[in-house]
Amino acid sequence: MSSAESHLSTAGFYGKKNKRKWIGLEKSINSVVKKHQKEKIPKSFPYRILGPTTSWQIFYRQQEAFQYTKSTAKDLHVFAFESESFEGNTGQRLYLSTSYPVFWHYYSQLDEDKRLHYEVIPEGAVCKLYFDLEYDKTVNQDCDGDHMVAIFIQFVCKALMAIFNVSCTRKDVLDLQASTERKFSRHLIFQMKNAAFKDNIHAGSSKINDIKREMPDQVSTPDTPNISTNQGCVKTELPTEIKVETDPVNESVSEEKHRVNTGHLDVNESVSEEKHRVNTGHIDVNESVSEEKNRVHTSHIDEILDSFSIEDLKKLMVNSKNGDVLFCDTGVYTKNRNFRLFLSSKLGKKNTLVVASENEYCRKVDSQRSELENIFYDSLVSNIEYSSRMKILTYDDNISHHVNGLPRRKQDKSSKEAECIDGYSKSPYPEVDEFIQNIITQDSGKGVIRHWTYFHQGELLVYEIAKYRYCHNIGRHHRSNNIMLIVDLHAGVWYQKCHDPDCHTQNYKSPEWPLPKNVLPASYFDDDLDLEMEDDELLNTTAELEKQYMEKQANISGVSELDDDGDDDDLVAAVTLLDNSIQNG
DNA sequence: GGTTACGTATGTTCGGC
DNA sequence: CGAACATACGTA
Repeated sequence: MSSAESHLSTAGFYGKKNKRKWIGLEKSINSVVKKHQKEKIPKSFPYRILGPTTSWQIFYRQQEAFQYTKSTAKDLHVFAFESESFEGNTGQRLYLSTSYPVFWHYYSQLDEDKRLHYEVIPEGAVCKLYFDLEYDKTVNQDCDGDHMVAIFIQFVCKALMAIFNVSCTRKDVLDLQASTERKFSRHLIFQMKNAAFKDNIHAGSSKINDIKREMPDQVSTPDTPNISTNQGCVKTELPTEIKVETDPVNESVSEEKHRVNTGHLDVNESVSEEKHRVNTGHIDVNESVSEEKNRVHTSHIDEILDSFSIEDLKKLMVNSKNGDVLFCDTGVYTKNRNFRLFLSSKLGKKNTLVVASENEYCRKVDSQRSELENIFYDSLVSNIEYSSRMKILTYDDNISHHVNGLPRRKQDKSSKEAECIDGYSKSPYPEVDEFIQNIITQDSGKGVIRHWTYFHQGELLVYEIAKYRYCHNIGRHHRSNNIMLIVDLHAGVWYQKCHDPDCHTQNYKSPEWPLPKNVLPASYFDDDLDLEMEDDELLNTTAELEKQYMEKQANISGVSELDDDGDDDDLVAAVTLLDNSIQNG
């Protein structure tokens, strides 16, 4: 700018009349520049082809954030934060979609008082077991919080073992604290290596909580008005049973490795059970024969209770405005729950959530990352690392969970949507669409893609095909049953299955054929790709996804048109958004 | 231009008795 | 008249 000025003065260019105006403008610009120079400018996240998505999108509505997150089909997650500069200091929440590493990159550079962030635990997403333990110190001066936490963890660990056969000790529990003078506050995040809960509703309203609901009954005075509220109300009616969904492939993992072709697609008989359950809208464990062996009756819970002294259990009760309650907050298991992040505080407060001094959890060190970053990843309730032996824990009590009179089925449907996206025209991978389209139009075929479903978790694309029914099982076209083509983006292969009853009963899956490299997204090219899953683990997960797909199908077929209409709108919006983002590069 | 989800309280409809 | 569903509002 100075060199330009030396050639031509501002007055010369604009005329003398405007000189004053120009100088004023220059001054105000300079002051703005100075102001911004004062503020920290964060280092930007280095983009790498194989690295995480660098995308960082802020939304005013949670729904939009999820729409974007799902439609991009990448490693994105939704966070919420309280915006200071919005509508005064009301703590208006905004929603952010980005990947974990990118989030941490910027979040960790923020000043402490700017960290007002929450993890949004997505409805229907597999998650860790987590607890919010809190009480008002001023009315519970006799309580020894640390001791209570110790008892509580012991109790939960015993329950996990008794009910789910999951081994867990205090060393597996990330223990965070945000206590103040007034309030005792802890977050526990269980780092179970081979188990996770189906979703946060199961994690909370179910198992451990039900046991906890038992406790007040036994240890507190008869007048406990607080429990007469929601689903926990019928305390004498214990859940009839608790089930553990063990991955069907699990038991024969070593075998599976050696026969990829057949093993990959196995969908065992429990699928049809599942189907039925979903269709009828009852999550009725009694119908599920295949899980009989996993049944655990409530007598086990009693055993656990018996192994604890009433004295210890009593210590977990605290005074509150609702009377005597357990110091474990049962209100944190709602859908899309915002759960305060590690190192964040609430707007207007200064109690950041940090590792408690009593914490005994210690992750194996990942030297690539800082210690804090490692803790951050572990603290994320929905950050599940899949492993081959992963058990998905579920629990159904016999008390229906209907919200606003919505039927159970509706809830289930939306929870399925959280794990995948689907649509009718273009999938997130147009090149793959085109490839599939070519297959079903070769030899003057007239096939069309009737529908697609994408499973984020396993990078699996399922295409429903119409007007082209060639089945490799029978070596000709089916007369009346349609086929589906499945693309495994992770493995870079495709194969065929179909809806014919015969093929279906034998779980027929065609051989796999490699996808041409040019139809895969760029990030799949490199062999050095940072695989999160070993081959057998992927196998496992893919089978699980196919199972989910069958469930979803069953679900859709049993759902009224009205339900579908509403979802179509969402899908159209999602696809449109996606198309736009593709066009914009 | 802009939150979300849920409990409580209150209002409305409907069917049985 | 009560059960089931609908609407409004306050709270976190």
